[in-house]
Order: sequence, then structure tokens, then C-alpha cells
Amino acid sequence: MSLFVTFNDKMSGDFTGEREDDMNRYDEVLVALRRIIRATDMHSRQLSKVSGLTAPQLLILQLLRQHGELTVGEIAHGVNLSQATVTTIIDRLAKRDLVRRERGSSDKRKVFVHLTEAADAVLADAPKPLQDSFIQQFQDLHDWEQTMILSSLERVAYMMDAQHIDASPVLDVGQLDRTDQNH
Amino acid sequence: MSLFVTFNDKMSGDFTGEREDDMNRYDEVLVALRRIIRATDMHSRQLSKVSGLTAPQLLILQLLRQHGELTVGEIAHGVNLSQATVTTIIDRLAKRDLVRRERGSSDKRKVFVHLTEAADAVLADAPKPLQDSFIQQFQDLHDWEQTMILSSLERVAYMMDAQHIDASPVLDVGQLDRTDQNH
DNA sequence: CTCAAATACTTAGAGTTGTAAATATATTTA
DNA sequence: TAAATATATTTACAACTCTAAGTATTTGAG
Repeated sequence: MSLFVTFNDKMSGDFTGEREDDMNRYDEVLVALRRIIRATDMHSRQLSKVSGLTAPQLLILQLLRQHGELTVGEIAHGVNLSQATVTTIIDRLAKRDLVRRERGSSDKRKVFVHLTEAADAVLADAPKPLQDSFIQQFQDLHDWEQTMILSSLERVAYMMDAQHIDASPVLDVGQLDRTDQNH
Repeated sequence: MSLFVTFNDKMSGDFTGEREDDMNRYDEVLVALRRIIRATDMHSRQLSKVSGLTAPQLLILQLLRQHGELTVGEIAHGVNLSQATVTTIIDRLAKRDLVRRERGSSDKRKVFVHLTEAADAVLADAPKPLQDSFIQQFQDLHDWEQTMILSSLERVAYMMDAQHIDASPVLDVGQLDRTDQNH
């Protein structure tokens, strides 16, 4: 417990630190999430100022560098964005000649995207899609702390992704104690 | 460990599950964060379809209900958004007559925002700003798990918020073991 | 083979979001 | 008090993001 007190201390100047006593645990989760989301957003803009690339743009470029050539759909899946979103981002990247589109020859519905030489140059000295300071601090944590944090994040992601509840009534074995809301 | 295996199992169909072996721990953090951010966004849109209110709109309304009357700046601070963002959201809420603006009388720079009667009605049967399914699952966790997750989230938020590094060399006492990056 | 359904992508439209610049008001300094 | 500085909001702008609808192409059923 005392391990984390420091962090709460740091927040006590905040508005949210006024301790609404009607705050549930999950409300605090929400607050933390909003802080994270905002920090992510702000970092993306910071990135954009420094390197000319926003976080999603950078992510997509890096994914392409890893895989060489991907369809729009594959990219969308790879970076966890909708296809429509990827299309618009690719538009911007293409306009700056960092990627090029190529209609599939066998299947003409597909659109393959690949990097240009210009992109390689840009990517060479592009910053990380996460705050350096974050990486720094994260790396300095004990291994078990990193594991714990990562597990927690994955767990939150999983719980927020309601899919697994209504989508697959097949493999629910771990949900038995919760499911009796229905009868 | 085995506690979380289930979650990793569920992800194994994913593109990202292909185990890029050059993936760092923090890259996985990034992936988890993107999943969370996306889930949050999608829930917001879901909310909007069901209740006519997006998550930030709902958050602002709830904050106002708690506090009665707040300035734009206070709201921004309270929900962790920039003032400009709050302004545009208030615009939309005002257009739908859910809030009203009132220029401060003593300090005319300030703009006070308060709910209308219409808002009370809307808020009465508005859903939560977090997925019900998430809340459900979260509540069902053991207390220590909730604590761990919340701590982890707060810790991530804290680490992402680079402020505390360059902004306040004053109150760094808990950062000693990390700060030696400098010398 | 033909038509319906599925797949892949793009377009349209709207909300969220931040930064920077513009406005208006208040406070402080000379 | 006048000018400089600080504070509070808004406006302008650009990017991201989704869903839904539209287009093109492929696949499958009959």
C-alpha cells in the first residue's frame, strides 16, 4: 500500500483531489484514464511539433517499416484504429510523400501501402511514440512492477472491450460468478 | 500469473499477438493504452447514441450537478480538458439548453456555467460514463485487484505527465532513485 | 452464368481535442 | 493614473476518430 502513496500525494493539489466522498473506486479509475488519455494526446501534439509526425502517423509508419507492405485493413488492425481513420491518416502521409498506395493486382479491392525513401529518412531520427520520460521511468521500475502495470492495463483494456461478453457466449468460463445477473 | 493468462489468451487472435520479437515491454504498454483509448472512444459514441450525450458532455454535466455552478476554467480542471475544449463542449450543451452561461458580475472575465432544469431530467436516466460491463467486472474483482489496477493507472498517468520532471525540481523527494540519469 | 452477399476501401458528417492567437477584463507597477 | 502584465474565455485551425453510407470488386449459391 505505502508503495503508491507517493503518487496520491502528488495529486493532492488537484481539483479532483478534493475527495468527493461520493466517488467510487471506478470513478477514480475514470479520472486516471482521462489523465492518461490527455497525456497521450498532448504527447502526440508535442511529437508533431518536434518531428512533424503525430503519434498515429508515427505508429503507422513504424508498422509499415516492420512489415514492408500492408493493406489498409491490415494497418487498421495493427494499430487498433478503424479503417476509415487509417484512410484519412494515409491520405495525409501520402500527401507528404511518406507512403504510397498501390491498388492490388490480383484483388483490386485491396490497397497496399508502402513507405517511400523519404519515410526512411524521417523515421531514422523520429522520436518514440511514447514519452521518453515515460519510457525512462518505466524502465527504471522493478521487473515485477512493470509486469503488474502491464497486466493491469491489459486487464482494463480487456474489461472495457465489452465484445467478449455479448459476442462470445461460447468461451465464458471465467464469467460464471458474474453472469447470474440474468436470472 | 495464471490469473491473467486468460486475458492474453483472448488476445491471441490479434494482429498484435503475432509476437514481434523486437517488442519492448513499453511497446506492449502502448498497445494496451491504444486499446483502452479506443474502447473509451467507442463507448463515448455508444453513449451518444443511447442517451444523446457523449462521455465528456456527460462528465461535465455531472461535475456541474455536484458543484452547482462552475467557471469554464474550473470545469476544464475538473474533467482534465483544456479550456478551449470545454468551451466547445459547453457550446453544444448550451445549444441544447442543458446548461446556461452567466458572465461573472464581480469579475467579468469569468463565465459561470450552470445546469438547466432540462439537464436534471436528462441526467436522471443517463448512463454511466464508463461501460456498465466494465463497472460490473471491476466491482467483481477482489479488493486488492482493484487497488492494484487503480494504482497502476495512476502510476502510468503520473509517469506520462512529464510536468513533474522539468516543472517542479522543488518537491522531488520520491524521485531520487530515478533522477541520477542526470549525472 | 447471374445475382446476392461479402469484402475492401473511401467519403461524408459530427464530436473531441489541443495549441496559438485574439478579446476582454483585472491587477500591478512606475 | 497609464502602461505593462496577468488572467479568463473564445476563436481559428488542424488532426484524430468513429459510424454510416457509398463504390468497387470478389465470391458463392442457384
